[in-house]
Amino acid sequence: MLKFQLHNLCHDTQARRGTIHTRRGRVETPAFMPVGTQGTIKGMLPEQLKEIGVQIILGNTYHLYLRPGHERMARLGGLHKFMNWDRPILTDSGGFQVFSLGELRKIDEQGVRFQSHLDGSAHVLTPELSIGIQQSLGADIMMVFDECIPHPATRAYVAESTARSTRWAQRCKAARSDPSAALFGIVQGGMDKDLRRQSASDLLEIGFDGYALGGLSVGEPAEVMYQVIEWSLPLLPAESPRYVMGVGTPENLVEAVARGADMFDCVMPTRNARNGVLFTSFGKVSIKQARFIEDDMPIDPDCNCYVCSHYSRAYLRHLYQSNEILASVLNTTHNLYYYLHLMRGIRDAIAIGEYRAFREEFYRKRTPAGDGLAFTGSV
RNA sequence: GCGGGCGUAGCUCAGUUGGUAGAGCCCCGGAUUGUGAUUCCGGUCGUCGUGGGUUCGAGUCCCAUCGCUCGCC
Repeated sequence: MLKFQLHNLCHDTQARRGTIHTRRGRVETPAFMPVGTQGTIKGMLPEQLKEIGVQIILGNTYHLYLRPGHERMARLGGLHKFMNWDRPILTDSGGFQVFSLGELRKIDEQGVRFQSHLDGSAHVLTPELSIGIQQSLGADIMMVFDECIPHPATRAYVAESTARSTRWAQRCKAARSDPSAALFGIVQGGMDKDLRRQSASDLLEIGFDGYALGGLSVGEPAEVMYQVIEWSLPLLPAESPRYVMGVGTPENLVEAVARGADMFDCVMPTRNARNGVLFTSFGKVSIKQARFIEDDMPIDPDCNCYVCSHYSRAYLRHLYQSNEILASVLNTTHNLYYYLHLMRGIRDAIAIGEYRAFREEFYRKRTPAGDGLAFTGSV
């Protein structure tokens, strides 16, 4: 059960603005969904996320299944209650872990045999179990269990894997017992136009509440990723939300929106924050650099976030260098604000038919090296 | 005063039977795309306390000396 309402279409690009109505509320698109793998957006309180404008977050099937366990989670009242988050949650199916856990898994038609990265215990994740877990967690949007195909891969492997993911998608749909939870299909097909087309058309035939592009940002050049998005999104129904999984950098988001994407998720703003990399309107900045040691400016003078209105680069660098917990908190606060603000700007621009201008302005502000120095010459 | 231990990178320390020095941390830089991430990769840094001696060759052995430290008088 999910409704998607389209409000505006850009006349220069494929960009579009809409609203997804889930059983737990609305999501304005294009939307960015922060990743909260283990029942938390690391370092953030739910109130802070709402303050920043987060509408929907990600949870993860594989991780929550291993710990604390989906049945226990169900007994505790579901993931929303567990983590005190009352807005929509989208859960990844565990498909990405098929990719990221590499050596620790074996794939066959039935599903994927995982060796737990926590204690080495053996588990078999199947499409049916993945859906069962996602329903136990109480996900508002569930993803089909797929294989995120590595890159590069032979065409034969991509074809075989994609066909298998399609069969799994069918089993996922059959396994869904709670119709109030939405289910999205995931287009695979690697970097191959025909395989992407085949995947999309097979998924459409099965029929889902929304469609995602998977298997992107796995090491291919950005241009290749844009090409795949450009080929694939038009194959999907305009009246359904389109989700580009695991993407990406601010530039990636701006480009994918121009090609018709509605939803994104990525660990980049949160993980990079914890590693001292901050996103700004002029590019990304490594706060650990020595040049910030006495820099009293905010990270981004154009930013209105809590961090930029209260703290200096010198302080943030100090916290990072001192290994203070607050470094992660403040850096994540800023980066998420940047991403959410970017999406808000994108939606507003589409609403008034100015997406092309927005995109040009976005690039105009960036310095060539993606570095904030040029902007801080007066410091 | 006597006896023992220790002096090696900014810090904590490794350095096998003698072959002209390493690690972790710190510091500097980079990576990160459906989180196996307080992660990962790379880099700078040394009169091996000092002075002699033995040896082809000494951080490693010998002597002296300085400093720190522990124990006993």
